[in-house]
Amino acid sequence: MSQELAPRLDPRAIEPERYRAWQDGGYFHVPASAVLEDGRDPYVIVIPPPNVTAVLHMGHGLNNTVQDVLIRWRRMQGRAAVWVPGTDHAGIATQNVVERQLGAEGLHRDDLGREKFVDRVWDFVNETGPVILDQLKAIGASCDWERTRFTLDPELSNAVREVFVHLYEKGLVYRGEYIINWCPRCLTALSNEEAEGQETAGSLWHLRYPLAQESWGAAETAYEAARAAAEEAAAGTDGTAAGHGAAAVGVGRFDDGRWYVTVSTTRPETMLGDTGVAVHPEDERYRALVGAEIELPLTGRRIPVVADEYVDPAFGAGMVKVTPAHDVNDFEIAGRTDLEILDVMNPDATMNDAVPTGFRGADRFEARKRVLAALEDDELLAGREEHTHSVPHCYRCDTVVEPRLSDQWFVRMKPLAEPALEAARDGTITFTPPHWKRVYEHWMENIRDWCISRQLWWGHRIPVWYCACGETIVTREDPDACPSCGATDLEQDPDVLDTWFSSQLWPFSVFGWPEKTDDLEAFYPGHAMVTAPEILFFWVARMIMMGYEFQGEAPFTQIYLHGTVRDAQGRKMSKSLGNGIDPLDVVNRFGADAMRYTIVSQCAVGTDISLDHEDVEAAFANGRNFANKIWNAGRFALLSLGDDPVRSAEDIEADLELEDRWILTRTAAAGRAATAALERFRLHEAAEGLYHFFWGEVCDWYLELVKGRLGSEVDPASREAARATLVAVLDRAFRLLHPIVPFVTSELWARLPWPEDTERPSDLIVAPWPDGSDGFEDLAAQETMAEVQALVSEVRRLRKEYGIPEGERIVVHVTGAPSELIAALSGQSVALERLARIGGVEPAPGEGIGAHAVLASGAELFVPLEGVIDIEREAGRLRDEVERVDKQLHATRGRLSNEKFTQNAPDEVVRKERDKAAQLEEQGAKLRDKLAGLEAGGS
RNA sequence: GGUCGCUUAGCUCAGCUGGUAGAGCGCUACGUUCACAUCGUAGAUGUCGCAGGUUCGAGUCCUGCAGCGACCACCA
Repeated sequence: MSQELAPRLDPRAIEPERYRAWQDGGYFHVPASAVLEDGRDPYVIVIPPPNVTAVLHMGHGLNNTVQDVLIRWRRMQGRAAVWVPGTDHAGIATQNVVERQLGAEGLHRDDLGREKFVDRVWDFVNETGPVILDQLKAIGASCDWERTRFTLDPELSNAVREVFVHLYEKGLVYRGEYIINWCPRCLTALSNEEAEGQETAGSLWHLRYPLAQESWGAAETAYEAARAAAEEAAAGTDGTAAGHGAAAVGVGRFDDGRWYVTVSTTRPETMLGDTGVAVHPEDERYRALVGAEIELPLTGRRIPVVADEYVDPAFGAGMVKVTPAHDVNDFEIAGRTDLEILDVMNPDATMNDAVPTGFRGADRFEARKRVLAALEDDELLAGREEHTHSVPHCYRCDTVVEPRLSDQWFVRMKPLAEPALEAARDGTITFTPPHWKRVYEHWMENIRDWCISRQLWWGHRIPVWYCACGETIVTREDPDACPSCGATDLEQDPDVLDTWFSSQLWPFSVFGWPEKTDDLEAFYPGHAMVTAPEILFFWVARMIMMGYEFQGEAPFTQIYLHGTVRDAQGRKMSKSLGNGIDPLDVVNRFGADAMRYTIVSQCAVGTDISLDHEDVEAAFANGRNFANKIWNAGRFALLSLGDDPVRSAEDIEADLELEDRWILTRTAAAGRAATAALERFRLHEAAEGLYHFFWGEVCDWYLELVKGRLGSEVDPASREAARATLVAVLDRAFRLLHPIVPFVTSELWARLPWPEDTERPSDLIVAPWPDGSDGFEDLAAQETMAEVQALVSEVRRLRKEYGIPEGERIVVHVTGAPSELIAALSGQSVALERLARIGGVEPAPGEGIGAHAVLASGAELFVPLEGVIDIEREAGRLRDEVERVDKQLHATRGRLSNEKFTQNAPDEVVRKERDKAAQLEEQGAKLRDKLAGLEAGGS
């Protein structure tokens, strides 16, 4: 069978077949009975459900590889490991995609109407929805596919309904008028999290608002007070006042004697909706102005000056125009000071009938131009300055969000946040990396109510009905008639819920809640939550709150936040930048194992993954090479082992030789290290540790040492010990590597010969995890082996250094070595010959011309060179070398002793020259030593 | 504005509780010893951002500075 193995790993030839075998073998699925009846310890991860419309990208590759490593590892530990897959209906995102499709056909969603539009989205989703899940299979994701869920499945929609009604009945869901983030393109409200601030270079305009004539007296008083304050500040008696602001004079007088105040804004068009101007109540400058009347330009409306603590006296002139319908803070000021609320913009952000005729119908940016032009004509524009500030944009379509007064549904978050906050504080929930805990706490402590209604058609319809009689009906079952007046023509709220309202229920809705299911009992709560920090607030925090509210405990206890996938320039991979890498392309070219290893080996806690999209081959070379190395080591071992059964390593312990005892010891250590690393989510540490164990110890040393013992001409005891050890080591190594590189390890493991009296697990995927805790340990063998390795390395180095021909076998004299080492060396003649062409080891001092080296233990090596190399030639070469170095040294010293050089040349150059001199000196000394060694015994 | 993080070999980055600097890729030389050239052997390369401090000892702890980045926030 071993002949079938190709000399090069061809992932395409093994991976799909392997995956099918696992799936057909039912290894991914765990029934609830495994926990409830067989008493197995569950381990549960729910996938961060990708959007149904999504196509697999590297971010998914990272996220799901990490989850799969954890799940496979826990499964091997014997846990009832369940990884629940599924997709998210992704309200805005999906609706946008379908609307774009319609747009291409020249249609708008209104042309279809709600029902037909939703049908159309369903068609689209049913067609393309499962694509990303199939793609996950290609990277080896061992999800429990029988449990695949979609957030719009009937059961999950049922959970949404239950939660909404429950929270409503508890008073935690309410309807209210508030300033929300409105996307004029998507025509829907957004949550605060969905409105992303982007630093934008804009302008800050200073506007003059004329005061009504009866307020001119107050204006003059305020003017005097402000002037006085400004002078005092300018005097700067305490040195701080001048810079402290509050020095500006926000009151002034036109040439014709009328008075005005100065306000500033980044959105001048909103002035049409101003209903007041606010000053700080303790601002001495403007105290007289409170209660004054302003004649709002362009509108002819009169608006009052009010006092509110929100105003920062140090910013600008210390006066704020108040637009309650279009700014959160202004809305709140209005609430406190009883200002009128005047909505001047329509949903699509065009000016409405509340504004003067010249501005109606204009979109907000056009309105801005017109307002500015009009103000300028009236000499009301006091100035403009560059102003960079954060402007909220729609996270889906990147349109500038408009704050807008609106009637929406909200969730009162504070009460829900309390247990979720406590869980982080008391350590019930842990964060990796730990600093996210504080970020989480800070957000939870300052949590604000959550706007959950969306003016979309795709999503969970809000379960609220309105009756003409004024009754609002919120029920679990669709109502037939109004409970208060009996009317049957009820109207359901047209809005749907924020996508995250359903995904926050994911950890228990996937198990059938609100039904009391066995799955729920067996698999809730889960364990690890693996995701990106970006959705900590969107999703993770809310899942925790919902977990406490509806299940009484957190949905998971470990939050692992991995980094972001970036390109070689450190930019986030994204479709728009075109710097992405297609995971499936990587799988096709190099294999899933290569991709997984490359990702995991970079997956250090708290760091991003960087992959060069311009040189994909180089980016994944490490993983590809390693997978191939595993393949070839296995291929060689299988070829050498033959098909005969082996004995178990324990069974044959008395016959084990030094390298056997050493590699078994190292294998147990590798198991312990990998286990410790995985327990702490240190995936990169686990990967690199196993890489060096396998490549650097198993391949580079053990296989080389043991080669000579596998042939038929070898003493059977030694051969069987070697075979047993090799099988034991590879068995454990494949197990340890399996979570990271599942395909190549399984393929090889399945072909390993096996001890006849030992039961063989049905598949590597469920082979018990060798954590090394009860492993073989022989520290003396480890120590002796380290010396053997050091000796071989020294001899190899000396061979290179003296140019000893490849074919020349050399004799090595060892003195001052521990007796174990001498004994070991004498038993290693075949291996030493192979490893360093050592023809023999003499436990005696050497004589004559030769090369010396000292090992860590203090043992001294002597390699005779007489008759091995041409001494005279080597000496001649050395003399030339010495001469060359001396010449350079002389020149360097010359420069350094030249004062003109040392004084005039840049310090750095002089320093480099000094370093060079020191280096040359050292080099010369070494060469002379070596030369002396050669000349000592000879000529 | 607040909070947090980063600055280590040519590149991308590890380095957890302080003890003589690491990996991968790249680079140099040699190598067709029958698992692997997606390989082997040997090798070069770092005042660990700057300046102080604590310590017997600091890349690792503390302070300040500089540069970069992230997140949060209502400064009009």
